[in-house]
Amino acid sequence: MSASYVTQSDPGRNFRTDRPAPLSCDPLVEAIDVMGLRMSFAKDEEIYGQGEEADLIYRVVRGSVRTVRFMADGRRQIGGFHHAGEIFGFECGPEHRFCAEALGEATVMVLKRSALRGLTERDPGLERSLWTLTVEQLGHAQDHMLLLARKTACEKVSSFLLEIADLAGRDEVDLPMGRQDMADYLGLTIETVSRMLTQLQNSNLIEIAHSRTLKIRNRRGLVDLSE
Amino acid sequence: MSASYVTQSDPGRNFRTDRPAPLSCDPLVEAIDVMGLRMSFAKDEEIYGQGEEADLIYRVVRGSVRTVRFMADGRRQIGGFHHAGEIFGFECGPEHRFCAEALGEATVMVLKRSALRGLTERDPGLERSLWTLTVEQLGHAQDHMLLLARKTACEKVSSFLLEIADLAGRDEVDLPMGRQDMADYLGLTIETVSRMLTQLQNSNLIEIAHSRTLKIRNRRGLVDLSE
DNA sequence: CGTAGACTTGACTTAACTCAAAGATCGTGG
DNA sequence: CCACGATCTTTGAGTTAAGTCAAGTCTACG
Repeated sequence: MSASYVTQSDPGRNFRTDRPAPLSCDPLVEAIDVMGLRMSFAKDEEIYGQGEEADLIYRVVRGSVRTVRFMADGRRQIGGFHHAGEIFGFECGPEHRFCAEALGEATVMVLKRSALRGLTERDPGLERSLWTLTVEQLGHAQDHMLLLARKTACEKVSSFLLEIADLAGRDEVDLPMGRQDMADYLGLTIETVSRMLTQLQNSNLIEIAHSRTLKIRNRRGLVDLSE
Repeated sequence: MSASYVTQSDPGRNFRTDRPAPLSCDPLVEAIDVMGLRMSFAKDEEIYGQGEEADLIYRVVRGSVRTVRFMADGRRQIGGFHHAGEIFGFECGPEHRFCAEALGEATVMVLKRSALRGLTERDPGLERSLWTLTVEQLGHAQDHMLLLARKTACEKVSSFLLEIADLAGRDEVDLPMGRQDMADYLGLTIETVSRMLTQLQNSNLIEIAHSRTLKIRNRRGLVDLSE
């Protein structure tokens, strides 16, 4: 892991994000980018651990991040993925309930929450930003509960591909995660994920170039399958 | 559905809650109780609908409430239950993603969000309360995702019984919901829920008096089963 | 190249679902 | 207060979607 301080005058700052920041006018994003510490992580490296004190807040600059949770016997669950531009790590109370890991090479900005607390008094919009983010996360969690509880394997995989494609903004997608991560996100096994993908390909709904690169050929059909 | 205004001077106000309000010192609870409209609902009556504008905020005074969501083909998912004292209905953005229904006879206090917005400027603790609530809901949603994605039917039912008992604060529980609601909350069918309950009873972990009344006989054992 | 890890495919198993019917329980009106 | 029907719950028998286990195949990288 490598780190370097970034100041407001850093001339390259605005060019390091892979895609336009969705909330770039947001005071929270501003605060993290200006006051934060820049850190890079290797593939699968831990950004923070389950049970650790949650006194930092993060923003993905490059690459993607997963939040993971384990049960005592090793069963694994992925809470979500965070892509370039997104803020994460503010989920809950005093300590993290998930750990966060880099999906591939990833760079994030890190800011102490205590630093935010000072700003909060001057800028009440900052608190509102944090709340809005939490509400968005909650909305996503609610959608995901429906998926986990009531969708079939085929519907889960279809929904997932659409989610990824919508985020990327196009129908040709480079998956930043492997089959195991997809499976643990969708509550399935790698084998089932793999089978559903080939099934979708055989139905001419998608085309898999390499295992990590695929194209949606029939979005309408995928949407129908995802319910 | 019946409604009546409650003013701060309503002498009976503090005696209508079934259990001590967990957040009674909270400014948000204060605001809802003082400024809110009191409404009563019959069993299964809708409190708000899926897709409706979300401009109200609610607090359960008596009884329990479920939030429900349907897929196009009728598959049903329960997002959560809210019991006496709890605040709900603030989940998301402009419109409700779930509908809320009374589990049995239920009374709730209802307050316009616009009324809160005015107070917010005078009392910044109010915004913080809303955020804290959202964070708590998110935490619950994350636990529930793990349950839905990775737990077995037996673990799901055990976890559920413990959740209910912890809320009630004792090991003798009156379930406010039927088997269908439990099933739709846990991502199972009624038959499976019923089978797991009899299985837990046969293992002497619980005792089912009537289908809605049960006692935890071996909490330790239940905890082990819930992972 | 050759090896390690990731992905796919096939054969078989199983946990949970479906369908069906029998018991409980509840509410209602005679 | 009891009888009746409606609804909810339990139980049984059979089915199935997804899981497990075990080869293979592909890919990337040293």
